[in-house]
Amino acid sequence: MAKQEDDLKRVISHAKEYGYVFQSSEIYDGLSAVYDYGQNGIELKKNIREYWWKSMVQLNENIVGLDAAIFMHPLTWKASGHVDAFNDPLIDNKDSKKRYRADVLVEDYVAKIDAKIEKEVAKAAKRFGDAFDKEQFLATNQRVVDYKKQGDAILKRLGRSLEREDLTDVKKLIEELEIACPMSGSRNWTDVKQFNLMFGTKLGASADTATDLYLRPETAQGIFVNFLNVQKTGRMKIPFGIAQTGKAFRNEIVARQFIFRMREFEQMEMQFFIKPGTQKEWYEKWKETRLKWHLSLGMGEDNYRFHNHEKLAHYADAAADIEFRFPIGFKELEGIHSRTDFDLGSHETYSGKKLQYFDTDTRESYVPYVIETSIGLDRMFLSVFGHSLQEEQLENGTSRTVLRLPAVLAPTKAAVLPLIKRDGLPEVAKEIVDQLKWDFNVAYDEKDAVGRRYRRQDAVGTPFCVTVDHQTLEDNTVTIRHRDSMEQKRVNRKTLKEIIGKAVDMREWLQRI
RNA sequence: GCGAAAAUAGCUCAGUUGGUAGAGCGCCACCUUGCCAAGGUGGAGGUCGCGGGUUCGAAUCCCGUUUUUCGCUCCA
Repeated sequence: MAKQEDDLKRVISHAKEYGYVFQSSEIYDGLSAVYDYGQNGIELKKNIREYWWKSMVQLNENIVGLDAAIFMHPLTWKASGHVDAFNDPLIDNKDSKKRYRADVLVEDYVAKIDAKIEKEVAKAAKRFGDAFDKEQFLATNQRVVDYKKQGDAILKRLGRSLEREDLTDVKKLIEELEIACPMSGSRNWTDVKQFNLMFGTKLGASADTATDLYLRPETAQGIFVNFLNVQKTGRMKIPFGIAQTGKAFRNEIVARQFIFRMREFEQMEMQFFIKPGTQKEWYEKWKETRLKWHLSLGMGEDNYRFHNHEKLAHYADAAADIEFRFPIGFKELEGIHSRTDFDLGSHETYSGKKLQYFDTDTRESYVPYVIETSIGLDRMFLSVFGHSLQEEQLENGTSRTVLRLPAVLAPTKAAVLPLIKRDGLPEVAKEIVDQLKWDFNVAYDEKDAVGRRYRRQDAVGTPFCVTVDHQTLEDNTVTIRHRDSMEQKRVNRKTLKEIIGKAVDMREWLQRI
């Protein structure tokens, strides 16, 4: 555990020191769980996004892109279930310091009453043997009928109070039922507080005419509400997908662990529309496809695993996460969900518009089913960055810090270094920079001993160092040094574009698996 | 949100019982060297997270607050 803490700390400070991630508004003491990407971070993040976009949109003729607005009509979140599901009434026990969902506490209490009923039923069944009629027993046994009444009354009152957002009554209910903390047995409760996980804001400049809005808590709904627009204008035939990257916002109760869980984060997701009944096969297909995408980066098969959800969200009939071994342990990186027709169906209900697809083969209209793949870009960033940061022991007894980013994702592809900063070497090096910069992000550095410059580039993750020496002046050759092996080869400077290009080309990487 | 720990230079940290802030690395300039970091000289950079209090005097003691990490909780 202590090691994990240290690992994450090392990642955080390296990310800061080398211009990858800064805390937001740091000069004002920062803002909790909000981070900014620095000059190198933006490049890495952009490269990850492009790597994803290329594999999803550009390489699949039946998947197209979309960029929906962050603001959406308020009914969207009613239809998606977020207004209900993202509102949790929470209560703390003052003695045990445990936090519970108030409605769950009450529901558990009712479950205990149900258990009592079951016990009575079992007892009676034993007593009456074959002659036992369960239905009749439930309807006539006074004790059981009372239990049932009691349970129903409690749930009804809970439902009504939640509906009216009468949290005082929820607390009163808990007190009246003498519900104790399952951990400590204490009945010393705080008031019930409502936590809304969505950020609210206003549309309209004047306060009295403004509309209440939410910042989107997920990007998916932007795709669902545009389903017909894209399908019609793009003449899309099922199965087809719509992909999108963009910011989403959640007012997490606990947002921590660096950029793993932020209040403002970026999702990369794709909704794949299919014929009802085929969801099982497409779900498996996308699980496999997405895992392959991750593996193509070469960060080790052992560092990934699937986690199948036992408890499913309200919209899903199957769900799995791709988990990655982060510095803080195995954690969710991407989710693949079979969302059924929940979203489109719900939007049909709330909007009153038909969101259906006419199948020309069967001459039938239906609401398509959906398979979703949804990956957190910031988490992906953390997985790549954290995994790449390594401390390496060298043969000569020293160590070096090296950021082994997959070359295809590295912010800077090559650094061009004059061996010394005179004898015309800097001029030649700058010439090479001017040639390469049209194709790649390249850096130039002439300060300090060349060995130290190599190490600096190792630490920011630059895969290649090109060194201009005296021999370059004679025969136009330079040395090219590989970050991971530290090996150098002498090559003609004209071949640099080809060598670097091959190493960082998305085609090469995406075709690996 | 509750509990615990932490916060001193860009980074890693020291700072004795309260007496006006230090090191190493990094950064900048110049010199030196010239293929795997740490030669020399000079320099910039900190109101010790912030705000109160105690005191003649607070980085140091007390209270509050912010941020971070961990545990609980939650996670579409």
